[in-house]
Amino acid sequence: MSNSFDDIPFFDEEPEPRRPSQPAPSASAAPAPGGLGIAARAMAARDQSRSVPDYLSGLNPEQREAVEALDGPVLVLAGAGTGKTRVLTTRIAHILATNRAYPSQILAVTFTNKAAREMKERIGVLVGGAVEGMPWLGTFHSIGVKILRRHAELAGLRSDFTILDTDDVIRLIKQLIQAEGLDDKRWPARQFAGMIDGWKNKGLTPKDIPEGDARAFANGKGRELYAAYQARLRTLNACDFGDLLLHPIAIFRAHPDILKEYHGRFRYILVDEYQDTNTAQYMWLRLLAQRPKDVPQNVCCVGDDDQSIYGWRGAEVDNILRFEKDFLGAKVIKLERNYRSTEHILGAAGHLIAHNEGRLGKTLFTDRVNPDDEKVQVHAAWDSEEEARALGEEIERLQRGDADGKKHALNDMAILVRASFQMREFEDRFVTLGLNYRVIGGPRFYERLEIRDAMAYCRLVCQPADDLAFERIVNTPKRGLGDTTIRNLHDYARARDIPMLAAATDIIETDELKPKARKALFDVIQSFRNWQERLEKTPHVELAEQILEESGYTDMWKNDKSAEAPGRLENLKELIRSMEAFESMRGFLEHVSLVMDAEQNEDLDAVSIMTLHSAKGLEFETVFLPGWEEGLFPHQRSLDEGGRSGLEEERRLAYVGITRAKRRCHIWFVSNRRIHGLWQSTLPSRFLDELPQAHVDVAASDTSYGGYGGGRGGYGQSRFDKAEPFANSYGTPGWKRAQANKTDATRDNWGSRSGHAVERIGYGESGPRGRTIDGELVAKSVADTPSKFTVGDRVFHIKFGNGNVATIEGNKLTIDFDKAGQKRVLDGFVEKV
DNA sequence: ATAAATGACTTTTTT
DNA sequence: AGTCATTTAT
Repeated sequence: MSNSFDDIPFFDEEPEPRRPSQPAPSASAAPAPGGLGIAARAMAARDQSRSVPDYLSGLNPEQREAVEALDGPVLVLAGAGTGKTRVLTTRIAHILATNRAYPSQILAVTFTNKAAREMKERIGVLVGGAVEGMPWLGTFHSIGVKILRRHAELAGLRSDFTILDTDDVIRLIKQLIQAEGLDDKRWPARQFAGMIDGWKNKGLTPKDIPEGDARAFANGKGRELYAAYQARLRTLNACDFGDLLLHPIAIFRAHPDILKEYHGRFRYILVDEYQDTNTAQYMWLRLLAQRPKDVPQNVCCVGDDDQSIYGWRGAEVDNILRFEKDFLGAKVIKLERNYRSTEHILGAAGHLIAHNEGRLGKTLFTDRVNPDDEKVQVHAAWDSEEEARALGEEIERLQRGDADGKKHALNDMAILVRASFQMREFEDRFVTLGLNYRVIGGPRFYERLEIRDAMAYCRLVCQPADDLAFERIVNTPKRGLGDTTIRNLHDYARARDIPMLAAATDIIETDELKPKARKALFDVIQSFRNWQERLEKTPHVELAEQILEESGYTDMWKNDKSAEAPGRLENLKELIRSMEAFESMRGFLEHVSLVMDAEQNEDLDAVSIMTLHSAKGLEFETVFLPGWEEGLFPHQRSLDEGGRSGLEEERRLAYVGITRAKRRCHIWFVSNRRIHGLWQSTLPSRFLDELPQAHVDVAASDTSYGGYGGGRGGYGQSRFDKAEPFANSYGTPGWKRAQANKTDATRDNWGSRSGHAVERIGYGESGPRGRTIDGELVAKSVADTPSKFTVGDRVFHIKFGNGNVATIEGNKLTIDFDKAGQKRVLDGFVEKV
């Protein structure tokens, strides 16, 4: 991906593009700009085979049709695992190979950076090189920025505008609410930020918002507040994420000539995950895609209505449902041949999703039927603790290979949960077991406090008008610039309508501040002047290091004795390291504001734990789906707030979950779960009832204890018709006692049943919360590789902080943590300090 | 300026 | 219930 906005030739001058209808030039045609020679190569390949180019030969007829239907609008309804990405990438390769457009004339939009990255890689593979020449392949937002940078002045901005993230936005709104004299507790900034986001998703500017919405917030000042927010953004020379789409939309509407330029440029438009587009994205896309009557609308949208799971954040499934009306003469192609999963998995998923109404209707199928294929397994557990325990055991069984003689890699397994609080129990269990795991989609790298602070320094150096950055770091590290000083400065700046950094420069000439504050502020300004001067001369990576050193920011963390401090320093180093890949600080800042994710290390063999939402688009050999209970999945709140459509979205989520599995899919439900701290007995999810008998096995009660016996057998027949067998054995009066009994039973049962060393779990008093895990753990095959640690090493763990290595067994360490007590952890999770 | 205390929150998340 | 952030009190 290009690293900064200014290195992209915009309407760079290329030879006059060939009309789509013209015959493709010969293989010796000049390579497209960017020097890839893609077309030439592909053409050569075609000449050799004389029939079908390589890249087309592996496609099934539907896929091939989707690739080759280049003229006019096309909607590809691609079910899970049907080769959607393949179609998109091959289509692009095909456009290039037939010389219908230069790489820079193709607009290809995805939702996430990850998807964009993957697409680039795959096109690269098809075409045999990096896809340097595709500047317009990216997310809605990254393309939005690119457009907006070119025409910023038409939106009242300068082209070096800053992109604010959620945190900045909330702080800004909080200031506005306070400035209005409103109580910021009664009217939380976070909530209003959410409302603005919702309006922007719908493409609404302050004047467009419904009266009811405007009234609902801040004593009816909603609209003014929204307008004030937009005005403030303009003075800050800043944008929020929504603006990256809304500003271009406004510009296109107000300046038909500009829109026309883009029409000329984008000969082919492709959109991934079309079912996830919101109204603003839809309007943006329509402006770009709709052409005068006589010009073909070469737009191709790919999506799956059954995988629309983002309605709650503004996605409009309707966009995909009405594609044919928006683009007359659209060709609709369904991809239903699945290349991922077994027939049982497809059968289960298909039967489930058939309970939804208002689908476009697809049925996935596969030819690859194997009598050994395992059916979808449904397991019952007593409570979430046992669920985690049994699931962990199942994972170890697969890992050892005693299920089917094959040893399974942890990388091929995933646990997909409905809500992130469910993860914790699995994490705890896996730490105890010494099982590698990896949590996907947790807190993001660039959202960490120290990273945001560091970024604020860089932002302010590049963009002195960035008041949010200024306020963030002016007193970080502590410089004796307290609230009073800042308030003073703030008022001074507002009164004169100048940025705070400029105000600071002025104010130190006056005697408005106390001498101490004045001196401190003077030093800050000097530093920033210094850094700004170096901005053009010093390489940006070096400069960033200098900034963090000279500002005292790194020292601040070095002097901090909390458990997180070493990790934070490490993150700062990582930040500096990641800057190396960019040409300039500006380019880097742009990247960060758009790409909030950081790579995970793929080397470690580990089970993935993530939410169902973040699992979309991924696939695993084995998928575990815990927590299929009414109230959790489908989630109560979805039902309460979304009614039937809420339920349907939950069902699609279940569908997404099942279809992630290639070979094995294990679903779990428990009878008791702690919700908001209270134990509640729960009913199995209605989705279990909606699975077809033919493709599902209800596992024998391999996990029942203490009179909790018998296969449930509950699904299939509706459990709503008969008494819940366990409900009354578990009333409120004595639940605590029941809990205690159960814990004992579980321990014994589990220890003896697994045939391993017995785990003794002691509840000691040494740890800060009074709980320590002490004793022998389940025997588990441990590679006898020499550890890089030795007893007594000082180590750091991201969760438990610093500690000393007490014992080593293979890759498992027992560590005495300073704060968290003694824990057993994998060496992959700690670092020497 | 730091520690203690209060109180809000508790579905999903990208950009 | 437990966490986490923000505020209040020292």
